[in-house]
Amino acid sequence: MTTLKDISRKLSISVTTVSRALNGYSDVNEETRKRIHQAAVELNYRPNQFARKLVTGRSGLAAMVLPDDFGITTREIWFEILAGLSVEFAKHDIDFVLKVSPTDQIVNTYQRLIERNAMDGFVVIAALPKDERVSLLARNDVPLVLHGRSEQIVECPVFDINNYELMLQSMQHLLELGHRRIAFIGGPANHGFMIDRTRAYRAALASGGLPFNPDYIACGERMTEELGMVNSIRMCSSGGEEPTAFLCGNTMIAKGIYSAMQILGRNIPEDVSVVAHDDALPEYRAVDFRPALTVTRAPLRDSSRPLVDLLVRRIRGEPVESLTEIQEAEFLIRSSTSSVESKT
Amino acid sequence: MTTLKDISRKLSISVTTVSRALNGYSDVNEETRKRIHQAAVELNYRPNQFARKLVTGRSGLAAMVLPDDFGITTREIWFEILAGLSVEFAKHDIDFVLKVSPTDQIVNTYQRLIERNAMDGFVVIAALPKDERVSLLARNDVPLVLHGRSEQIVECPVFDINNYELMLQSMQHLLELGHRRIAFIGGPANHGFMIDRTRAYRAALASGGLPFNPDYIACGERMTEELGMVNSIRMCSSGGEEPTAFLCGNTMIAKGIYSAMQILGRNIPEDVSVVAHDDALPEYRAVDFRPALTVTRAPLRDSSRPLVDLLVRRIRGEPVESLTEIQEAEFLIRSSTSSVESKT
DNA sequence: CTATTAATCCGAAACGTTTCGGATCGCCGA
DNA sequence: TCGGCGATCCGAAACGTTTCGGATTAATAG
Repeated sequence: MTTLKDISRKLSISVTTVSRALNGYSDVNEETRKRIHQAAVELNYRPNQFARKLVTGRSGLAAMVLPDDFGITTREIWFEILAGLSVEFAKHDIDFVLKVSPTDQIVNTYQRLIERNAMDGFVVIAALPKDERVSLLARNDVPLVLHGRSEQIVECPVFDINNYELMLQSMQHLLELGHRRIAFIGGPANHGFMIDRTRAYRAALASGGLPFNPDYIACGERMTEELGMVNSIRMCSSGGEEPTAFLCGNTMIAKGIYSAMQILGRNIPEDVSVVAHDDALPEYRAVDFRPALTVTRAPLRDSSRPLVDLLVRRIRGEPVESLTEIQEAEFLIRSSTSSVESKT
Repeated sequence: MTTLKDISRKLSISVTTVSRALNGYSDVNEETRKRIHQAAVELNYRPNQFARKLVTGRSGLAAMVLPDDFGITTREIWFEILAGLSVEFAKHDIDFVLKVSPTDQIVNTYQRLIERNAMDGFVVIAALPKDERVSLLARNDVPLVLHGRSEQIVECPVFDINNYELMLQSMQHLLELGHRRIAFIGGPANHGFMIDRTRAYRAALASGGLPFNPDYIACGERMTEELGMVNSIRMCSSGGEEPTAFLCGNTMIAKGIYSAMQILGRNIPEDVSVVAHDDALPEYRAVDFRPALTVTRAPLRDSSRPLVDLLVRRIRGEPVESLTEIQEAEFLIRSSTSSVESKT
């Protein structure tokens, strides 16, 4: 392994100058800088991350810790997130370490990682309004970036999609089509995104002059096909007034509803309309649904870059106030929604 | 952050002795060792990984790099592997870093990682008989552990399940039930495990006095439901003699066959028997198939521990010859196989 | 009584980098 | 002539750990 000293020796230049040249300091002559760079590539020099860490305090490592029961979502989704983060961190020369921990040990795992002081930063997904992980990290002053806004007062960079707005859009679409009984099958009630969406749901109902019917809303810890299936069947067999439209927290739920409607012998969109939010997972392509699914679309893959960028900037010391990014979803009307009058 | 020096100061003992006490050397008095340990927990001491790495050359980091197109399998499976590895490495105080790389850049990614010299070792999944990744790592003398035997002559620890044996078992079962036309829908032909299984398949046929019919074997890059569906339908509609039994490389393929048979109006096991190999993914529980699926079972989760153990021992310098582990699969006869005479 | 040995302990160097606090030199303006 | 300044460079210390090569003491053997 070649070190600074090797370059220094070869060029008869001090280690200090070599270091400063390679790190782009201004107090080294352009001429010598060139020679140093050249020697560096010739000798195939790579800085030793650990020596560097020892003195700078930076490790070139960022981590994410996730529960071994996969929390709110599925393996595919986690993998999608992980893969995205890994490639984005790589662009910043940061290695991405993955920690899987028993769900009830998550906070301990964070605690140990913090004490060891080996990570430059963390990314935290699906923050709760009061999130112990976040407060622990913030308290210890270790950089983190949050996916999903959180209402607690904590200073950290945040990336999120505009959940309120996208829900409003879907609702407006359905209301314009004349729907009056709109059900919402979402995710875990205590999560930030679900709170935002529920708020928008109720606001839209109110603005349409419609009552809020608690029977029309279903939450669930895991946003799976099963959740969509079970709840849509329940809502459609309650004997009372059945919903004419379903709003889904994601496309998996929508898939469940499609199956349920088939079982019940209802047609989409003639009998019921379906709208979903689409994270754009390759496994559940909304455009391949039959009929093609109307969605608000915000690819999960697209969140990796802002997430990583924000964290890196935080690590570099940029003020937190400037580190918030909210992404708008795309609204794509396809064939799963139709006007309520067109009912046969 | 508390350091060795802090403990040293507090106890008026040299840094050397503190270090040696904590690392379990024999030349420190049992009495002082106790005092040191106690002080260490009192001060909440955690060794600085980077300082350690600087002098020992160990980093406490292990990595896996995987292709961004997921190679032979699906996200769920990758995630299952990743999660397992992460928790097992954690037990050895090793952080697990995940690298996702464009498929055509995999070797470059390894090259960079090797040059940077920041990883203690790598785990390599699904080795090919001649695997560039493996030879690159081996050539540079960086520890790795292989999942899946490889025929190239390379000295590295290997973990695998006994693919030859499990295939033999399945075949024997079907032969005993009187099946004579047995199809095999497997995975990518060039992979080690597939080579072993094909070898066993042919050996079993031969031992049963049956000819090898190339129409009865199907390979595919990705072992998905689709692969099972498409190929079983093809085999059952070729007009000629149709197979009376299917052997599947995994349970997803079996699922595809179940769907196909339903479409074709065949019953399992009356019309066709199905046996699969079961990696025991929570999403595809063989026992929940209708009818319950007969399998050779070897949970993927169970491979993490041996994999990590082997790598750690390799890193510690144990001789490679001792570092091979072959796991036998369990054979579970359920309801998807029946004697060929029972055909209606 | 002396030489040997075992049991404990420790000083100092080393790992590869960054950074603080100058040092050197030539040139300019007063 | 001299002080000062800008442009370049560098020595040495520091980061926290491990480890080499002894040093010290007391017990044991001869």
